[in-house]
Amino acid sequence: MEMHQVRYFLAVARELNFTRAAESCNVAQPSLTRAIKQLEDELGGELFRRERNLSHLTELGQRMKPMLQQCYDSAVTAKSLAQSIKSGAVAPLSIALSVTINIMLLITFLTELVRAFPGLELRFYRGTTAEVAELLKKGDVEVAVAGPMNGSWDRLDSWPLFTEPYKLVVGWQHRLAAISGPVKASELINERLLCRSNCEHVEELRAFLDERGGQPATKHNVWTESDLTSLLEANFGVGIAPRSSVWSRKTTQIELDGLSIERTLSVYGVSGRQRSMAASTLIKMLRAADWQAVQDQMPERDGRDTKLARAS
Amino acid sequence: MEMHQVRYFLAVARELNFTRAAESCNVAQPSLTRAIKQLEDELGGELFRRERNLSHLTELGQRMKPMLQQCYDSAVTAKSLAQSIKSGAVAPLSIALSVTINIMLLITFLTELVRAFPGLELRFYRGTTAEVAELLKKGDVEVAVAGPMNGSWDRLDSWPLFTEPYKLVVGWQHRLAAISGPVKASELINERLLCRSNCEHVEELRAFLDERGGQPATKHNVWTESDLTSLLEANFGVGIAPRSSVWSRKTTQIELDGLSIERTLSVYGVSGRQRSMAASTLIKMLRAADWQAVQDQMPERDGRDTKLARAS
DNA sequence: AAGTTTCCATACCTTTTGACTATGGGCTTA
DNA sequence: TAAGCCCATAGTCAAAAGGTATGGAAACTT
Repeated sequence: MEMHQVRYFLAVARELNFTRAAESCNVAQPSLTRAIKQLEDELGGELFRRERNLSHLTELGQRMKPMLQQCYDSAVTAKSLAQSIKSGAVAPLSIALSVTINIMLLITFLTELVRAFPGLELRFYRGTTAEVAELLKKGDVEVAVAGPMNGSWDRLDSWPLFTEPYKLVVGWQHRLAAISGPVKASELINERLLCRSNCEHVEELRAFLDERGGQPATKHNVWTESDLTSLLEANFGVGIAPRSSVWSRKTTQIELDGLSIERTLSVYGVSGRQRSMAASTLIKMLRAADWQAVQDQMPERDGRDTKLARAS
Repeated sequence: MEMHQVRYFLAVARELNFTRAAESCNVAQPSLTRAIKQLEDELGGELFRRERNLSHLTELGQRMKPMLQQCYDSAVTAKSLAQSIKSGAVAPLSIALSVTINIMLLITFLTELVRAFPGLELRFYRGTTAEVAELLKKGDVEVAVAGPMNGSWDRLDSWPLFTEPYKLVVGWQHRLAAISGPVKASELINERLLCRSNCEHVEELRAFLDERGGQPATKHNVWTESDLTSLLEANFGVGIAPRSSVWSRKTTQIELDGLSIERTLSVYGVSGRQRSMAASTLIKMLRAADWQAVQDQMPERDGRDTKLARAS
């Protein structure tokens, strides 16, 4: 079944006259006649009863009409949709963020971006570092912000943004919150330790604590940043996280004596793949930013994700 | 946009590999490549990002996919539907009945017909004689049963079934119901006369009454047989109708003295148009029937259309 | 590091087929 | 009866779909 056959069929069904249908399709009448014949052969029966001024759809034709109409309509719709996409020219920007990224870090840039590209649609994806890399590879996203991806793929364009240390995070009523200055590893004995389960440095952290004999009572893994924040606010334990990862009025960050683990956040793209204007702009903005100032000025959060919800 | 382009697009979208997609479509890879290129030209943008083992749909491709899938699916559905219609081979039988026909006349034949053609679907149409002729012409129905269509169309195949006289019909409590033997036209003065508004013989009837100075007090027109029955049962007036038209326990038929109007019911088809097996069978059955017996044995009705409802 | 394989594009040829003109037959209308 | 309309057929042409051969570049193997 070919598209022109469908088009001709619908024309004849509308006009109930082969000659006029041919005119309305801008083809010669024999061409249309032959196309209808072929369609009838393929469908295994006559579609029209040819009776001069009384031509009409047969039973088979009547049953076929809705299907073929839908077939033709969706083709037309596809084409006009493509047209509007091209003329609209506001391709949505898909961004992947590692789950360890606090989206608040990006809010100001995203705000500026949507101001620069009115009508721009943002699509956020979250995942582990490996998942983020996969999203980039598969072309599901154009840009990603994540921790280090050590040479996982040579087609990755990566631009480091800033490096930040890991910190202890505790609820504001926690006993360690009262201590001023760095806390020793031994203080963590008998504490419940809360880690991001997909933290890039979880192994280093374990080694660090082992070295100092400071294995805590229990170690819990949580998946999302907001879960971690909630648990800390409820004084459930002591968290270890990158500095930018957890911000909340009800938590405090403390230095762990001797802990020198750091991570570097980068923005990633795929080389050799055409990037949209919006993607290029975002990357430029992120690279040009004064990240020290951004970290310093990060607003504290009243609740979980409220600012994020407002911004998106 | 051609159907094979759509098919190839969907194959590539599924396989994410031009070579394998070509195999799955049973064409050479260059043919498929070229078709995709043409589709991309027509839609005004790339549909795929070709990256060897990382090929994937572009934004445009992702948006096009649902539309094109629907387009292809409806074509496939149409074809398989046509197949099942052909193999099923139980083409529905469309029958037009003049509104003056009591469908109960046909019940026994229709019952036998559906027994002979298991799974046969019947479609009834109702209309005036002119409308019935139109339904036949347009091919909306294969068979019709109606009163005379005097030479309205020379392609009409018509087979007379039986001829019946017009009768007076009154409610069983009506004063005329008590009279035995024919009623004189003069008796109708001061009666409300009820006619089928599309009765074929309404003019003849008017002339008959005029001649005998028996114009009734008022003359009402009703459209449907069931309305007429209801009004008669309620003693609203006196009806004039063909004998087979009104049957009800609560009405009585009386002869009108001197009234010799008759009508002939016929079954109609269209010559030169292929008739389904079911249609031919029905026509044969109707022609072969003993209509005298049918008229005599017509069951009385308890209520309106109950038997009809059961039978359909 | 070199060889092999995979994947898509290009060039060129063959076959198919969609489209056109001309025409004819049958039916309707004037 | 003539004229007109409607659809089918025949024959030709050109476009385009399909095929083979091949090449280049990336990815995978050894």
